Amino acid sequence: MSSDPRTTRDRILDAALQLLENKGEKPVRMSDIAKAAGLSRQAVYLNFPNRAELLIAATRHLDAREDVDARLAESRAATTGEARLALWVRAWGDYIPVIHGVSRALTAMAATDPDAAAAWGDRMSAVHQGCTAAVAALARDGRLAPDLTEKVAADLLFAILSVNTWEVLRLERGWSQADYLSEMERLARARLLGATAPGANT
Amino acid sequence: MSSDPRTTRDRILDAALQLLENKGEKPVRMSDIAKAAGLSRQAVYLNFPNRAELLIAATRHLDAREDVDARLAESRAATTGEARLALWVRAWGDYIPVIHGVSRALTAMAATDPDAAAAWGDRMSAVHQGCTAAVAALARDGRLAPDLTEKVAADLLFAILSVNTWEVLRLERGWSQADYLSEMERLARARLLGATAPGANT
DNA sequence: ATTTTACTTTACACTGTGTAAAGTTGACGT
DNA sequence: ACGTCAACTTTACACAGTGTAAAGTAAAAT
Repeated sequence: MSSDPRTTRDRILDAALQLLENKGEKPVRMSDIAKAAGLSRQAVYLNFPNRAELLIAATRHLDAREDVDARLAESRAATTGEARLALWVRAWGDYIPVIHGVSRALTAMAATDPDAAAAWGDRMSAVHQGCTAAVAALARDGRLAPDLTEKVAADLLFAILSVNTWEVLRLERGWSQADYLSEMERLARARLLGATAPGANT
Repeated sequence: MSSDPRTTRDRILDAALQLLENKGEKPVRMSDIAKAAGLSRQAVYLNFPNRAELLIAATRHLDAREDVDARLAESRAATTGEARLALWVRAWGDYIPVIHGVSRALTAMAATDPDAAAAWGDRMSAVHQGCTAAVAALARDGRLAPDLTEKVAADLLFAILSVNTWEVLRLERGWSQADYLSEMERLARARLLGATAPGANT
């Protein structure tokens, strides 16, 4: 009992994440989380004011555990815009399966709970920034398709890389993660990259 | 009162659709629908066994009212694969705003109700068939990108044309419908079309 | 005139969230 | 050893929303 070094709060969050990740087709209830954490339902409410805040905390907990910042920052190391785009697509694309469970719960919650909506909005805003940065790197190299503004290109990349697109291709259409990644990269390149001009790069 | 030629069932469905369409951020309850239809909540349950069936019926009602089949069949008139792709993207892309409200309610319901999930799955299956047909027309013209199978191309097109992508670009990112349509067409063309070969078309 | 149809009204069971309050238990300080 | 404090448990209940049940009503159909 006392051999578990985690705080009660962390045990609750870990339990919640495990339930959300584990093929959980059925909605995860507060009592399910409590049971999985080996606590009474009330004990969960002693640690989190409500379900929305628990899910939000779970997302942050997961982000910390998986070091999302480090993962997403990887693409910044790229020297060319093209390489940066590829790394960005793969970094985020490989993180989607990790957050998929909590993402579903949080977006479902967002329909009724403004806090949940705001929390998910923050997440997505960070991803959009990553898209904007990748597009900016392309533009800096003069490799952005000439018929695209950076704004439109970033929005398109963001839409392509939505969790929903991952769900559709990976879960409904049965694609492998490897296929998903390479096809997303090809799709992004096909639309975002301009033709390689002979005398480009000023 | 008796001046309304619609059946009670239709009045309920119309009321439900209006509530779902009307910027309804808040979830639409059975009692809301009853009130909007000018009926008691019980009367709604006399016409539909449960909320899921009502939403499913509302979707079909809307499809009939808007003649979705005719809209989506329009693209079949195209002579070239390229034209067919363009018409298909626009036909479905212009239908998304129409079904958006009911779509949100139905997909939210799908998380807990298998019938709702199946009904939405049917819808999407029809859309996927449209994508498959458009891709097949491209392939017939020898215009499909050589690094794509018809299956992968159809899945990609289907993913691009998801309701979620429309929501992201149109509602979150603030795109106009015209921008959405033209950019989706450009995106699809950029990835799906092969280079125009001089001596193509056998 | 009575039956049927299409309702209304009232009431209640059920699920899941969230609140409230009293009771238990072990660790910790004095 | 004693009290107290924190971290729980247990029990109970309010509330919303769905769905069920049953009795009542009023107009239309037969």
